[in-house]
Amino acid sequence: MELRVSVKSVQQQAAEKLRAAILAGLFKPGDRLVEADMCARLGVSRPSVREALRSLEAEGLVTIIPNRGPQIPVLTWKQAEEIYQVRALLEGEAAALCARRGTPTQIDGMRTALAAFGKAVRESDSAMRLSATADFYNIMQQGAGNSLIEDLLRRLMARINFLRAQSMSRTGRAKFSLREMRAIFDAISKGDSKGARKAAQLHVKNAAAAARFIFDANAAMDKGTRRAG
Amino acid sequence: MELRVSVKSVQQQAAEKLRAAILAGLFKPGDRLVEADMCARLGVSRPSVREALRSLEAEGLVTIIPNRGPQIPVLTWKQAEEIYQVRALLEGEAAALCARRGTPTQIDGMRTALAAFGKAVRESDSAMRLSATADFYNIMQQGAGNSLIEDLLRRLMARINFLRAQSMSRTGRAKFSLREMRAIFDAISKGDSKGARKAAQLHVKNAAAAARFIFDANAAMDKGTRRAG
DNA sequence: ATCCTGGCTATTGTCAGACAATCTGTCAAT
DNA sequence: ATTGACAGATTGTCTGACAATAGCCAGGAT
Repeated sequence: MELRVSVKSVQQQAAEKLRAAILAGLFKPGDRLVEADMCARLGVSRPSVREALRSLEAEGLVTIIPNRGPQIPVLTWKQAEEIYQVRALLEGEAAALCARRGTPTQIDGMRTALAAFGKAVRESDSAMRLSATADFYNIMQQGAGNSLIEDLLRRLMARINFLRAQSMSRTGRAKFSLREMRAIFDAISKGDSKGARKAAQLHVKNAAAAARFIFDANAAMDKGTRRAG
Repeated sequence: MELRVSVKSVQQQAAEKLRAAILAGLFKPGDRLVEADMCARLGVSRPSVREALRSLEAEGLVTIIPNRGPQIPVLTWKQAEEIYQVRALLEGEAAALCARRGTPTQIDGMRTALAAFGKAVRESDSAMRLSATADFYNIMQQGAGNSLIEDLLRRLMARINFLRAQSMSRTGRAKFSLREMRAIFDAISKGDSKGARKAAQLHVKNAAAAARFIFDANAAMDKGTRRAG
């Protein structure tokens, strides 16, 4: 039983809330985060907000422009591509390591998560899809036994979150995704680290392609609204 | 010609100074960074220092323990090993990319840096050795054309800086290092991306082994002094 | 003698308030 | 159309203050 009370500082809580808000899409790329607003919304003082923002800045979740303040970064496609490239590298490594060192319990857990994902796809349950994906990858990364990779991936994912959310909801992508994840799982369960790396990298590559599609669509739309507005 | 004037905020300068101080070894792992001290040394107010420390915390250069304050993290070997593992992955990728996309100018630059490194080794000029190594890798990473990899590597290197500095000064390591870097260069100059990746990964693997040696030596010494003190 | 208890001190966590510096947009003037 | 000046908004930074907490040390109990 977990008895530890979480002794979280205000700054820490503020950072968490902001992070969650950004990931939830409450702020869109380009939006400014006015400090005074954040103080009011979070109910904390400006120093606390500023410290929280510095943390998020170092994570790449917000950009602080001198004398202009913090805002949600607007990624160029080049930046997003670089993130997908590194993500492929890291996830490939994680899959390979997991194939080599994953315990039976972990493999079982991934199997369960994969089944849940399949069910979610069939039933078009997007919330469950998200949680099953998260489970699958969390277990895989744990199986890899390298917490740094886990940490880096989490941060990179956060930065392309807005693209991911949209591409996943693209019709059909989920089904392909299921097939790709199954390929990763099969390789891992067979202890085939090379195959697992390949499968994971392919999965990310396809995700990147889907993201590219979304990115271009967004860019076209922005252009339209800019002309209209 | 660079005409931009750098309009650096106090916070930013404080972070840079602290970062430089840590990398220079002014603070050792385990040392506490008392805020008031930092204020006095940097000549800035506490809020600025705290913001700077938050940035460094997110970079992994300092650990902030609640109600205890910031201190230089003490790495376990497992953590250091994970960093070397990821570093091998990223540097391998950078080398492979550079082999594929590096321009003749960049290859030339690497050749020059390598020559300088060789000269530094022969003359036991450690300052020149450092700058030549930095040049070599900077050009290679630029040639890879993925600034995210560059950024991640810089941060990871910072975290194991204290190990690197010591292992490089280990007798003989520099010579091996030269041979390994030459192998990387040869593969890149031939456009052999696979070979470049392999060579780069081997180089990191050897660096990790040297670091391991230093780590154990330090651990043994710490134990000794603890018993003595 | 060892362990627990309580209090002291150093340090951090947080806030409020203040003011200068800087950016943005608007409007008049050339 | 470009320039210049002005007002409002926002950030950057500091000061001073106080509560909360951790670590240390002395003193008492078993």
